[in-house]
Amino acid sequence: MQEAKLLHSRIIVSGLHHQDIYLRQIITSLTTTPNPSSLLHAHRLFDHIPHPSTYIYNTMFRAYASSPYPHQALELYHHMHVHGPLPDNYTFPFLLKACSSLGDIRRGEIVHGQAFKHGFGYDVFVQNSLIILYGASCRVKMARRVFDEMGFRDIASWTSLVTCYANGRSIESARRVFDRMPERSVVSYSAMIAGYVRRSRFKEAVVLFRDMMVAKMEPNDSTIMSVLCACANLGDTNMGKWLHSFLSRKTKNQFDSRITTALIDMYFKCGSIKKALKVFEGAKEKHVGEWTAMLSGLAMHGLGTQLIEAFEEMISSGVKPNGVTFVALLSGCTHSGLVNEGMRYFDRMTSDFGIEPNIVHFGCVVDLLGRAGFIEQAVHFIRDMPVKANAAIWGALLSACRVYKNVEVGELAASWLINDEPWNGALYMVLLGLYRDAGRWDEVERVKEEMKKVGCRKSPGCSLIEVDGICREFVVGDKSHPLTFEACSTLASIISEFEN
DNA sequence: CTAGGGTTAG
Repeated sequence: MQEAKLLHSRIIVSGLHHQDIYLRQIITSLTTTPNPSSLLHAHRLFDHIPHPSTYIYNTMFRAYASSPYPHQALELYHHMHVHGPLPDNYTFPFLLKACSSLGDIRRGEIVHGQAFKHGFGYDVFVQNSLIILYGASCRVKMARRVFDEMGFRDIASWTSLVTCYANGRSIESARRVFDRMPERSVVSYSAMIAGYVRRSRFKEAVVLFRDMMVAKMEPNDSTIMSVLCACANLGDTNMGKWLHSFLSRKTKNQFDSRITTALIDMYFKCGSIKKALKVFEGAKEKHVGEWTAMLSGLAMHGLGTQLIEAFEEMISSGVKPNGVTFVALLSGCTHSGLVNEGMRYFDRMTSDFGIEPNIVHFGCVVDLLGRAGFIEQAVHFIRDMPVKANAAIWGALLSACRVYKNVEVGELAASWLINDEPWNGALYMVLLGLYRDAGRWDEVERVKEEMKKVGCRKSPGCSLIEVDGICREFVVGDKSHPLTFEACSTLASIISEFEN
């Protein structure tokens, strides 16, 4: 910022001669730092320029398009349209990107019309941006039409189409497009892998990543982040460790903040608490993301006391928590039975940290109270919430009712849930269990018939584990493994040890 | 100076 101010004064001193050179530097430096205040500063500078060049306009468009205020890009274009220089081929991709982030197809089409008027309607970059625009608003057919009508397509055109399908209904269609690509870049692979991860198709993501390595493509941070997420969900420690050492080889243990976050999460989800802690300790800077991954990891391992200690350490080190941090903190308190602590943190969330709780936080509190058996308090809490309860909240309440055999409240929660999500098979199973445990056999039959009538089924629960480098997948009631009997008897003895 | 990919929660 100091440097920017210095440059600003040099512009004033040197007159308008070199305005473009200096302004390009200053505005670029201000707009590439992801900071809303520097963007504001850049705009203030921009306002002082008597006749900004198209280039300078474009720099502002680019900055706004990928900022939290894409609308500003369109406002500024309006100003350019009235007072400014003519737009060039760089202008419209930025503006279309702004429309994509807004999800505003109508304005995007107006911008496209403008592009035509200035002779850039058939520009590849413009058309690629159009594909992304339609894709971002789930208009896959329109995106396809633009793609089909293009006279010339580059890798980005194909990749954009892959992204459209991957975000849309069919990941298989995305893969078909991907397979038909004349050539693929790292980004093409990353887009497809990210698509698999978003649809929870983690195995396919890892398989494609292996293909990518065979094709001698160098993965970048974005690729690795997606694959780390897949490893975390698969419990694929081997691949996770391999990615970790790959990163170390490349950057000597100084990772990008988001990579560090993803690594911590991966190790926790794969059960390596020690390695997760080591990555965390080794991070040169600990932002809110690293801390939150740390806290949620401690939460998922039931380490409530350490979680609270870590949270307090985070606060005293001057890092500000965000909404996600509190989800980790609250859910950690829930799983360690720390009801009072959890409730106190929920109160402090607004009073001490100025974070407005959202529906997810309310859900955490319902879960916190419910799992501890405070069903009535949970009901009161739901009634007093400033927002309408959603399926997650009724689900948490229903589960608690099943555990504590509260049929009355359970029925209430279930009726709301059935209203919201009639296709949700899991909810019928919980309700069924509630009636069964309460010995209400006539009701059990009624629920079963209701399930048949609605035609919903609960897909059997499944999980997987990696042992000695071999990944095993199993479903509820699975007896196919030769050591099933031994495993069950060992488990039974562990459980009886807990109970005694 | 343009387009394409991305983490932490339940």
